[in-house]
Order: sequence, then structure tokens, then C-alpha cells
Amino acid sequence: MYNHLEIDKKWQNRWESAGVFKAEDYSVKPKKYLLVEFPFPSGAGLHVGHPRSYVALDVMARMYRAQGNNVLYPMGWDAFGLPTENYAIKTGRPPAEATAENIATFKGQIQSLGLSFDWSREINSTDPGYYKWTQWQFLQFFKAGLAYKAKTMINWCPKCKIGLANEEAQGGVCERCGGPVEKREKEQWMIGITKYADRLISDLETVDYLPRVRKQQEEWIGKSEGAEIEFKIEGSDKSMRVFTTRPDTLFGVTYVTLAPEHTLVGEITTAEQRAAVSEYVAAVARKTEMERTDATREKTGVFTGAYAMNPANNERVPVWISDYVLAGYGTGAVMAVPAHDERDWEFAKKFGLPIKNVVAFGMSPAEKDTIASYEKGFAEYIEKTPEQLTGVGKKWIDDFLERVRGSKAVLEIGTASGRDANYFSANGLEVIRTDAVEKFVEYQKSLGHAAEKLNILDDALSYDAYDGVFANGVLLHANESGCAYAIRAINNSLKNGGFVALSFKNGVGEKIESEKVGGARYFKFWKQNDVSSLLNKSGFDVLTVSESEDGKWLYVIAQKKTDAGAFVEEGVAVNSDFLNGLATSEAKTNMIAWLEEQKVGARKITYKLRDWVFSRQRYWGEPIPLVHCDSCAGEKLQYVFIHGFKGSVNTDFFPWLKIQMESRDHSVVALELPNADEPNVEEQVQFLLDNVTFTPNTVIVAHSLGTVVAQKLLPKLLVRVRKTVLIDGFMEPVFVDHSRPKVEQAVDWNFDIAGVNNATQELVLLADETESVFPLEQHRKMARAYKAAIQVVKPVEEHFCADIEPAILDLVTITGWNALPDSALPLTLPQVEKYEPTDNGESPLASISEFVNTTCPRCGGAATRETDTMPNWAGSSWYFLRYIDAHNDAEFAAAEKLKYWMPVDLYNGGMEHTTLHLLYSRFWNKFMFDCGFVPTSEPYARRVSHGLIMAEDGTKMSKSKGNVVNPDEIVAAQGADTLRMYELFIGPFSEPAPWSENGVSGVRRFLDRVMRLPEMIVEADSEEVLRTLHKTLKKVSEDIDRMSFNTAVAQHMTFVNSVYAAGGISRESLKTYVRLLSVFAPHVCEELWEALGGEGLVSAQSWPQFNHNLVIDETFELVVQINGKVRDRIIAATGMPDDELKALALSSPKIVEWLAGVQPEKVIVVKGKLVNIVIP
RNA sequence: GCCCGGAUGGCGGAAUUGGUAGACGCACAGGACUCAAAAUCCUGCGAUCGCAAGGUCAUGAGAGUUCGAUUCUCUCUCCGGGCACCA
Repeated sequence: MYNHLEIDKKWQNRWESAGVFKAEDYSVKPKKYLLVEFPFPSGAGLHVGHPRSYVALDVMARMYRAQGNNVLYPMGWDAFGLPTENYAIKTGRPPAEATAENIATFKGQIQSLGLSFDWSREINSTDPGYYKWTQWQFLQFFKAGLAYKAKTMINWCPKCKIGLANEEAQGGVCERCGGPVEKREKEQWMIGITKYADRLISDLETVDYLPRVRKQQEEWIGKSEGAEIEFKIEGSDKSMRVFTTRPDTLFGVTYVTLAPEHTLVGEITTAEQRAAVSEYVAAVARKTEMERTDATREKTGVFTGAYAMNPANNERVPVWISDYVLAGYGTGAVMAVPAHDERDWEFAKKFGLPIKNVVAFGMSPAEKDTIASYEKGFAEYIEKTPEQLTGVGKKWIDDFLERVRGSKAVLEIGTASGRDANYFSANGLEVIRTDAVEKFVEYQKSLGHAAEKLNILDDALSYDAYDGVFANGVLLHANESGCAYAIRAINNSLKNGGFVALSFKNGVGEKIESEKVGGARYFKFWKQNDVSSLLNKSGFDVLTVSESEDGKWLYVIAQKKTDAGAFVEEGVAVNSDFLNGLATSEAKTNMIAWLEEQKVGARKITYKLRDWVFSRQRYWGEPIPLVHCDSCAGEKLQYVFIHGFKGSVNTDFFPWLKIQMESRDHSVVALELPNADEPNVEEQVQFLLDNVTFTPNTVIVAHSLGTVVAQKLLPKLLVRVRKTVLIDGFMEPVFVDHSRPKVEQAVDWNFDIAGVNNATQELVLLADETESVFPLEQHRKMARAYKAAIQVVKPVEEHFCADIEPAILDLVTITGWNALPDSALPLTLPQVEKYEPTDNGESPLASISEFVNTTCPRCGGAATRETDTMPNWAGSSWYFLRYIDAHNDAEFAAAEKLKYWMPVDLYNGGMEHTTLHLLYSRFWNKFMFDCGFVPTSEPYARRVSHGLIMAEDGTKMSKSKGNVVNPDEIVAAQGADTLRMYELFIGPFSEPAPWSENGVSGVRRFLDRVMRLPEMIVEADSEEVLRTLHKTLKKVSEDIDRMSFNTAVAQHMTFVNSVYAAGGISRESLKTYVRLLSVFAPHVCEELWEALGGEGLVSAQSWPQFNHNLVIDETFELVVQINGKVRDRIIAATGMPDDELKALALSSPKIVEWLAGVQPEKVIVVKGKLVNIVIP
């Protein structure tokens, strides 16, 4: 028994004084940045679950260091948070005090584990030196127009008079008092994360995240493509816009529905319906979130009395309101197509609204042609070998290979020939063959059919031995028997009320791996089948039937009966005017084109992701460094629009903006500049100087060449203008455009950057990520040069695009909110008497008049501060950047250091942070990247997740259950190394695992055995010990690399067992082994290293290398099987050739006996492993 | 409801691309040391039949593919996680 209490402390102190774990900026060694989520230091202290990931990454950090890497493995405190705040409310103690105590506790606990954190970079998100930069970065969002104030619903507890976070209002009940929670409208700061939605999805391809993490992110962002369509309200000049992913069903609209909160509701409701509507709206408002989102609930709703006009056919449809339409998604209004949407169908059924079919089950003529051509190709393919194919046959096979590329397997159904299987195998596909067809043919024969004249169809329908085979089937061969199976499958599926399954589309199968066949369609029926009754059974009416060219098949168009539910699959358009006969995908495209042409709709992409609510009415958070100034807000401004080239300020989005600004009582100057076709920038600048009176209240809005004009113009102004917004601004004419030479001639490209900056109070760039005209990098360069705010928008597909109008409007609008100057940061949290929000739900800061009342940083007049604070996710969105330069007071981190360390190489954290923290911090980093402040677009190269450590009873550890295990107890009783190794040994790192007291003592026993190894030192190692040592060196290194820590620990135990079995180990080998073990059990190993006379600290030694020759044994145990059953094991020499292994196996006495003279049919030899003898 | 995981001895868990199922640890049993106990060391430890040699059955259930399946395919059951009226 070693004295852990003594050695743990001893070595922790030595490490600290030696500074062995300090990461070195700019070291020439390869850098590795390992990151664990920084904890919230709660009053309860650490529990045994926390250190699991710390220890795991510590092992990696120590190994990588020993392998010659410059490792950054930092730790800090995410200390703003509700528990501390609630504690302050209850006790009146300042949260900063409690936080300091909690951090001390946490830090002591973490340090007692001997983790190799670089404590010199410790951070604390509540430290003003840290949150100064959280505030500064927030201001960048603000300046770029990404932070805005908007009304949102918050959870409000009327009893506690406090706004609640979602996690405090679970189940619609206040966590504090248990009373019901209401929704209340509140103005909040929001950050426009939705502007980054698309990049947050697409950039996931560039990083290595756990697949489920990636998937969860994608689903959370929830991108869907469709169209926005305008419906005019009858007898009114009002109109509503709906979002739909199925514009192809526009002719099937039988009513439209608004969310009860929709602003139009009050405006269009008729007098007769007013009472019913307002009652419904009020009833919905009373409902809790839970009640509203219960999908199983029966539909409710009310008719508004108004009618809308379907833009496709000018049909008059009633306008309803219903809470199944969500106000926050799309436009808050839907066009209801009950025939093809389940929710609309339910609603229509309930309220007796008409149901109009516009999509039929079937195949479009175009698809028919495609398939016919594929079938010809397939016919040719059947005649020839794949290598001989040309023309249609070649096309078929190429297409097939293209479609199934990447599949793990192709399930071959139909009359599979070995030829095909071989060909596909040769092309890298794993082919699984089924004998379904052969057996089916036998079955048919058993019914008395001649083999060459089988009654495939009828038999298939009565043959039920293969039910289920196709439910997820992949059809490779659509020949006759294959089709018989297809029918079988269709039949099965119809029986179950679903759709199948099999795809004849393009005549080839779908991928097994991911696509399954849910989305596939089937269309073709064997002629002899009673198609009508088949389809009738699952609720379809047959519309048309036509024969295939060869007369063997029927093409069917069928329509779901309106009382049989909604037909939501893709199909062919019917009753849809110009869409008739088109497949769903073509119908969508055509409809969108038509809508755009008629100017009643447009293609549209919508996301589930909402903008980030960035304020809370609480004390314990970063104060928002903004000031509201009424006089700034009330200023009447003069907007000067500058375009300048080939087009005018009176086209595209300027007129729209003009109307917006004039409706707000601002003046707008939108002059045609001279020579717009052959522009000369200097001439245009002079024109503006001559014709416009610029004032301090001027806002310059410039676009395209106008941005160049503006950059030339600004230094020449005699006044400092209020703001300049450059849309699609550029520094250099790098775009390829017919006008480029003219532009190049028109201007010299040297700008007076200081002059521009002096001439405008604010400068903002709106850049276009799609690079349709100017590369994004040019924008970034420009933003950096001017130190201007930049907002990157997407998607903008054209030079001018209505999509960005709202973004422009935001940028050019002056709200009266002003940012504090950098010199005023940090804006520190003032001392308050009471930590409780005020009675009307404002943060306690609102009650401190010295804090609230201040002067406007812009005009010097009286102004008020924002009293909301930032949410918990703010500080954690960029903490990984601060570790890189934790003490920098001039910047949040130096660019050079960021360039050296970023991105994080490995980031471990809980699955619970996948959708919020991970998404927010990726977004934050992306914005900072756009501004040129950080070097990578993605912050984390790799993201992994650990499983929770459960209590011994298998439930989650929680204070209330009293089943929490405190690591201090384990460290005190068994030592830090025992805890470390047990946390890793407990099970696979990514899986949850229950804590076990007994398991801990097993690890302690192992460490005691290790500590006794010096007593067993001998002159020379036995062969066995030496070989096991090198195998251990290899396996442990590999296991750490692939984060399989539990097996690495097991291998350590195996090695020590082998030393005990052998009775001794040499000093050299033991020293080698101690280096290997030191990353798991550093304290014990330092002690041993010292005892063995090792130089310096074992933590500073290099990683031991294994010897290849010692890893491979000279002999191995050859397993001899007969028909797959183990019958003998023989020692054989490593590397023995196959035929010798075979001879050796066949000559074994046991095998001879088992074979009893029977001649083997086949003998399979697996090198280095086994021989399998196949006998009949 | 949908989407992801997962299911292996009494327990936690091993099993690199299909190739000896149960590594390692816990618990348990036996032995050595001891007056005794603890600690330590050694041995055994899936079920079943057998004195034994050895056989048979076993990786949630049922099928399939394969010379050979814990691993691949299909169906079903149960457990865990995520999303949940997203038009």
C-alpha cells in the first residue's frame, strides 16, 4: 500500500514549480489544442462525473506532449449562471463572492486530480477583464447590424414576478414556486444567427464531428426549400404571404390558415366572426407551450369570415385561424392543401372543408420515357457481358454504378447471375445475393408449372414465405421474376397501409446504406394483376391505365380517396392546369417559375432556427454596453443614395428603401449621376459635391460602383456624416464583368482610408457571401482596412436582390441605440441591494438610477443604459479564443497567437450542448472570422462527446436523490491515480456508465501491484515479459489515439499480470513501462521514476517506442475448424504459407479422426488465423 | 409519431476490415501464508451433459446471406437519447 496522500501532493507541487504543462506560443513543435468544456462552478462542488472528460483528454494531452507536440490544454470557469444568481436572491450575498468561493472549491478539486492543465491561462467569464471582451465582441455584432431589439415571448411567472429561462419553466410550471407560467411579450436584444444558418449547415462538411452531433445540428437549423406565395384578401388591398415546400399543390388549396398571433387577423376578420375569433385568440394565448405543441391534440380553429384569392386560379378560399400554424415559422400563415398534407387534412375533416386532389399516385410521361430507355438499356445489358456494352446498355450500367457508389452492399433480387455479382464486386460494391428467386422458382414448380412457363404473378401473390424481405428492399434487377417480387412487396406494403419501397425509377436500385427506400416510388404493374382491387384496398381510385410498349405492363395513375387520408408522397400532378402530367419535382420548379413571372411569389428557403435571444432581465450576467438616446433617435436624417454605374438609383432596391425612409419622415436624395453608362468616378464625385448638401445628419447608402464613388467622396466632405453603408463595396475591380475595363479606367484605386474614416461616424459594409460579383475576401480586406463593421449575407444570387432589402434597411436605420466606446469597456456590474428582478420584470440594474442615467456617447445628451444582461451562452461562445491569450488587455486575443493555435484540434463536451453552445460558438466564431479577427471559419476541427457517469443505481447523479459521489472522497481514500484510472476503465468513453465502488478498489489493487514492481527487478527480462511490454506499448498508444481508454487500462493490467506471472522485470523495461503508465497514473509513476533513478520528471520524458520484431510472435495458435466449428488448435510458425497451414491442419490427429476418411470439399485458409475444412 | 444510438456471463465490459465469443476488472468459490482475520499471492469461474477426454447450446427474439455471423441484410421486442403540428 503506497501513501497516496503524500505522493499526490508532492508531485503536484513539483509539476507546478517546474512548469511542465505550460503551452508555449509560437513553438516550432507541432501544436495541439485540446479543449474540454469549462465548467460552471456550482456551490455543490465537483461530482465524480465531471472529471471523466478532463482525465481522458489529460491522458491524450500528456501523451501528445511526450510525443513532441506543443499541447494547449487549458481550464477556466463559466461562472455566470442561474444557480449562483438564485443563491444571491435567497441569501443577499453578492454573486461574485459566492463565485469566488465556488471557483476555489472547484479548482482545488480539479487540481487534486493531477490534471496537466496550463493554469497560467485560467479564465473566468465573470472577471471584468474577461467580459470586457465579451462586451466588445457583442458590440461588433451590434455595429454590423446583427444585434437588434425585438419583441419576443418570454416565460413569465406572475407569482414570482420574474422572467424564467426555458429550463426553469419546464412543463409550464415555475421551477421556483411551482405555479403556472405565462407567456409575456418583452423587448429583447436578438442576434441574427439565422443570417448564418446556411453556412452553419454547409460548413459542417469541413469539420470532423460525431455523426449524431452533426445530424442534430442540421436538424436544429432545419433548412427547407420551397416558395413564398402571395394571396390577396378579397375586397381589400391587403394580402398575406404563405410559405410552402409544396408549391406544386397550389391548385389544391381549399382554404388558408393564419397563426392566431398573425397581425392580419385583426384587420381582416369580419364583423360577424369578430367575437369568435377574439375568443379563440385569447384562448390560445392562455395555453401553455406544452398544450400548444402537443401534436396529438385535435385540431382547433375559427373562420375569420374573410376570403383570399388563390393566385394560381383566382379561386376564392376561406381564411381560417388555427394554432396548428406557428407564428414563428415561415410567414405564420399556410396555404392548406388537405389532400396532400396530414395536418391540413385533419383540419379539413374536422371543419368540413373541401379536399381537392392535385397529386396522383403514378408516373409522369417524362419519367415513363426515362424508365423505358433504362429498360432498353437493361435489356441490352442482359444480352451482353458488362464489358461488351455500348449505347443504352452502357449508359444503364454506368448509371447504376454511379447511383450505388459508396453503398456497402447491393442486395440482388431477381434472377441474379454470378456474372452481375462479379462485375459489381469488381467495381467495389459488396453484393449480397439472395436465393429468394431460386426458391420461388422451386415453389412455382411445386405448384406444377413448367419451369419455362411460370405463372409468376399469381404465384407471387400467393407466396408468403418472403414477406418482409422487401420492406426495405433494394431492387437491382427489374426483370420478370424480380418484378413479381416487386408486386409481392407492393402487396405487403399495401396490406400494412403504407407505401413502398421499390424503385423502378431509372431501372436501378437505391442505396442501401442511407437512403433506404422510403422516398422511392413504384408505378408499374404486371399486366395480369388486378390493379384496381390492389389499389382500392389501400384507399385509391384508379384514374387511368395504359399499357407498356411491350404489352407486359400497366402504367397506372391513381388517386387517394379523400376520406382515406392525405397523400403526401410525390407523384404526378392532376387537376392542376399547366402542371398536369408533371412529376412533383418538375411541377415545383414550374410553379415557382410561374409565380416569379407573375410576381405573386418566389423561391424561398426557410429555417427552423430562430434568432438568438441575447438578453435576460437578470443581474448576474455581462451588462450590455449600449445606451439609448432619445435625441439621437429622433433626428431627422438625410439619406443620400449613390449608385453610379449602369443603372440608377431609381431601380432595384433604392426605390423601396426610399419609400421606407420617407415614411419615417427622413429626406432622401437619390440623384441620377452623370454618364451612368460610361462613368467617371471623379466626375460623379464632383457632381455630388456640387448638388448635395452633406450634413452631420446625412446617411450615405452606396452600392456597387457607388461604393467607390463614396470612398472618393467622403474625404472631400467638409462635415462628418452620420453613417455610411457600403453595399457590395469593393477595393479592387477583380470581378469578371463586361464592364470591368470601363470601371478600371474610371478610377484610380488608391483610397484615403483615414479620410474616409474621419468623414463618417459609422461605416458598415454589407457583403455577399455568394461571391456573385465581388469575392468575399475583398470585402474582408476592405473591412479590416477601414476597421469597419461587416455583415455577410447569404444567399444573394444576383447583383441586386430583394432578399437583402431587410438587411439593408436594418443597416441604414438609426435607432437611438449607441455603443459605448471601446475605452468605456468593461462596463462593470454595479453593486445592488437586491438581486431580484423588479416587479415589472426588469433586471435589478433598472432600479439603480446612477447606473441607468448617463450621457450619450455620441451627442453628449441625456441617455439611459440598457439594463438587460447577456445570456449564459455569451461568455462561453468565445472562451476557447481567450485561452490563447488569456491576459491580453489590448485585444481579446492577439491575431498572431490565434493564427498559431486555432482551430481547436479536439473538443470534448456533453451532448446536451450540441444545439445551443456548439451552434452559438460556431456562429460567433464565423462572425469574428468574417470581421477578420479570427483565422478560421470553424472553431473546432473535431468534436467528440463523453457518456455520463451514472449513480450506482443506474440513475443520474443528483443532489436531490442523494446519490452523488464526491471525487474528494475517492482521492482521499484511494488517491488521485485510482480515481483517474477508474474513470477511464469504467467503460467506453462515449457511453454512459454506472459508478461502482468495487470497481474503484480493483484499480487501486492494480496500482499497488505496480508500486511493488521495483521489488521484482531482475537482471534480464523473460522473453514473455519483453514481448508483452512491446505489445503493450503499441496497443496503449493506439488505444489512446482512438480514445479507447478502457481497453488501454485493461492492457496495462494484462502487462502487470504478466510480470507477476514471470516473477520479474528488468530495471530498463520497468522504466520504459513507467513512462507509458505515467499518462494514466502520473503521481505513482513519478514516485517510481524517482525510485528507479530516472532523470528529471517522468512527465517530461519522451514517449516510449515499441520494437516491431517484439510485437509479432514467432508462433501462433492455428485454429482448425470443420464446417465452421473449432475442432483443434495447433501451434504454427508465423508467416507459414497457406498450403503448409492446410497440410498441417489436415495432418492433425484430431482432425483425421473427425474427418473419418471423408474427403474435404473445400479448405479455407485465413493467414495467421485459421483453417476451415468444409465437408459435405 | 419521426430520427439516431444500444441490447454479449451474477455485474461493468472486450472482440482493428465477417475468422478461436467472454480480454481486463468486479463479485463469488477453493488453496497458500497466518493462532486467526485482513492484506497479499496462486487457481477456478457462461449454461448444460459427462468420472474424464470431450460433446452440445449460447452474444435481446425470429429469419436470411456465408465455408464461417456478436459483426452484414430483413422483421419484431425492449432500453437510452434527440426532435416533436417546422407547412
